[in-house]
Amino acid sequence: MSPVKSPHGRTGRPPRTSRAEVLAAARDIIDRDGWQKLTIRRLAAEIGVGTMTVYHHIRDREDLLVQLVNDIADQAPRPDLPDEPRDRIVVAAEAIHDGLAAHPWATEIITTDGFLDRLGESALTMVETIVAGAVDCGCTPEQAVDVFRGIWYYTVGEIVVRANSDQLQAEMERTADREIFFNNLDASQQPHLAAIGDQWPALAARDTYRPTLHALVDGLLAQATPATSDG
Amino acid sequence: MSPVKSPHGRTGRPPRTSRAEVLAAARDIIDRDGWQKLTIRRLAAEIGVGTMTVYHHIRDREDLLVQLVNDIADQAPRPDLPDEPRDRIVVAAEAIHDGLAAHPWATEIITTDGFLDRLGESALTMVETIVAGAVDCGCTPEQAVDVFRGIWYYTVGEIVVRANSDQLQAEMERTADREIFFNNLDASQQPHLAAIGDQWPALAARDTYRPTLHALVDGLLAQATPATSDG
DNA sequence: TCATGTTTTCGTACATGTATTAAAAGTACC
DNA sequence: GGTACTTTTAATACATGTACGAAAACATGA
Repeated sequence: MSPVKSPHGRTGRPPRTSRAEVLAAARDIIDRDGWQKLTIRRLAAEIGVGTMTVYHHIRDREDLLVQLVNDIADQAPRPDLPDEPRDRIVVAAEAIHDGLAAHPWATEIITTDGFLDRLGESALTMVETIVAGAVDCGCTPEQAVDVFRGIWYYTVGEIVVRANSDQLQAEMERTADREIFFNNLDASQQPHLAAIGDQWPALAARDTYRPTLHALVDGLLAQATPATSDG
Repeated sequence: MSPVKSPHGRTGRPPRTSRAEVLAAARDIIDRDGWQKLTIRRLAAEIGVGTMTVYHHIRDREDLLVQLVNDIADQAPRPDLPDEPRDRIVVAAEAIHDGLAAHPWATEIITTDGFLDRLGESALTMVETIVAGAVDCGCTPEQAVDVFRGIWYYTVGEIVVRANSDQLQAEMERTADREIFFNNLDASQQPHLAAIGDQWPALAARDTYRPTLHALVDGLLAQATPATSDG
């Protein structure tokens, strides 16, 4: 016998704060002081509620970040898709990459969570685009999933590594901790690395996501459709 | 005027514990109860010293994990390298991958740190092998670095994503939280994903590191050396 | 022996994420 | 208005990483 059925609206105590307000405040803090400064206590203080109140709107800190990412994904512009299926794959992958890379704190989510399970609409559309493009290139559904997974792994790795490299580099510039890189390597053991030497940081700082993505996609498609040449 | 020069041995208070002992105890805890249970306090208690004593041997928790990884890398078997430079690249990449993938807690290091800066001897040898292989395939040093970076990003991403997927899957099996995957997708919006549907987890669970690595390497080498055919 | 310098150890304190739990603040029905 | 129920709020407690700084333990030179 449910004594209260909330026949018209809702019952119980009305909320003082909303999920949207929590997300907005979180984004404010991140925009203002960086995502390292986003703590639950500070977030609650910003809104003017008790710390644990925030936990009524989010499962935990990581859930908050997931919701923020999905928010951003939903607001990100959908790219224009070219005609060639291969190019559609590339464009969709770049869209995912750029959307994530623009927000360094996204790293924490990608790495802490399954993430794919919690993707929102917009992000799912990009996944669909990649899988569809692979199928249009002659892949079986299984192969198409593999194509996506390869792209996903590469993209995640690029963002994770580069996010941390950037952070490390910023710290080094602050603490004058430079010149430790590859200084202890032995020219007889690692001749090529020794030859590159000091140039490594400069080379590694270049953004090579796109060309490598092209290489990966071409390699995957060539592998999946070894003898397909219609026309 | 250095009044104490430690002419024969060492000076100062003799250590009760050593770095090696700390690392060994840490590995014990990880092997026994999993890496999630490795806390500094517990580690110190295990050895029988105060918590902060541990910090005299490690810079911070993450530094401890880096040292553990390098330990493992140093003990990992060096793979036999084939004659073909392309195959040497693949074998070296697989060695790095397998070495890291065998220890899920390695994820935390890869993602939290610059990591490449702190590689030990053995790991550096694998980097050298990849760069050398790329050069032997006709790449310029710059291109060789790009080849390595592409492989590194892909490898890191694969390990990061899979480590967390495994963890998630284990939790789902425990909490019977199944069947949430891709259930909320719209067949008209994402036809291919909808067609795959329930099969996605099974497809995503397959280990496809190697074939995708081959595709990536082939794609990268083809891109770097478009018209190289000596002989 | 004693002062001095050096290295190691560890007690204390603080910020943080989060579980527990009970109080507060509403709504609906009588 | 009063009572029962639902939802929100927040105080409290605990585990963790780690900064700070003082104390301990030793070697050497006077």
